[in-house]
Amino acid sequence: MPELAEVEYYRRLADTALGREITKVSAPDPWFLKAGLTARALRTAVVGRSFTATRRIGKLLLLDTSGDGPVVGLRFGMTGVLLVDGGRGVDELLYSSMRDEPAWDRVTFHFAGGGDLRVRDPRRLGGVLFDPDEARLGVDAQALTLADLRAALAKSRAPLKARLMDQARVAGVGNLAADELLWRAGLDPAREAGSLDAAEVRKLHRTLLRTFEDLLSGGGSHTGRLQAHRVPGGRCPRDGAELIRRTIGGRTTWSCPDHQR
DNA sequence: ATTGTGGCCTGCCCGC
DNA sequence: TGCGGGCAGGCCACAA
Repeated sequence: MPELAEVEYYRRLADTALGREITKVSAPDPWFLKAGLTARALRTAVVGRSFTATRRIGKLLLLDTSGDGPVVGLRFGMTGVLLVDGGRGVDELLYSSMRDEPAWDRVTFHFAGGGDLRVRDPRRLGGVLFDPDEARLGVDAQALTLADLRAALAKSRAPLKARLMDQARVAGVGNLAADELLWRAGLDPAREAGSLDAAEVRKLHRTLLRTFEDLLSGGGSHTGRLQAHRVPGGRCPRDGAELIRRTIGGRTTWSCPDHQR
């Protein structure tokens, strides 16, 4: 599913759509337009403008528009794909279909000259929003400092994994990345977030930055070393112990009972 | 405020 | 071969 790495690929792809005049907008699915946005309002606000910059905070892709136009926020849920001029932002997306099915195009910005930028989302868990409240999101995981992480975990009695996935604290950590980085850091996802000592927080911080670097350079969230083993009967690639499956923070969680403490 | 739970969405996979 | 049930998880509403 699109986590930080995939949305970063989408952002880079969206860069190729900058500076092109938007001539038409197709938004056939009202459900996909969030926070009261309508197809009419979307059209009125962006037709005649162009995208001027792409930004990303966690899993939220932000497209600035020219003049005094709105910031267009794109969310991809777990199955959303970005396409520009028919080309995809990613080649593989776990849990989503890669079928070429135009009926799944939930919003399309058509450009002068014939190209377009579209969000294709079979499951409709993503969405489009105007001027999203960027302050609601925590620091992007890729830019997270040790002090940020310390502050995000301090005094919390919530499970470590749930805290890491709280987008208001740290933006961009999804379920797969959370399992991967806690496995690498040797930390039990169910630990109380506030129970980590200083050395553990430092290690988690180093591991977090390194993990996102690896997932990004490796080609996406599905390229983690734990990924292939997150299945019934799967064994820890580090020590061979049978992985355990739990629900933590409402999410399916795989971890090693031996080295994750 | 913090933490936990349930529901939304629907393609896909499994077992019968 | 078709069918039905369960599953996946990002996000949000809501409860305690």
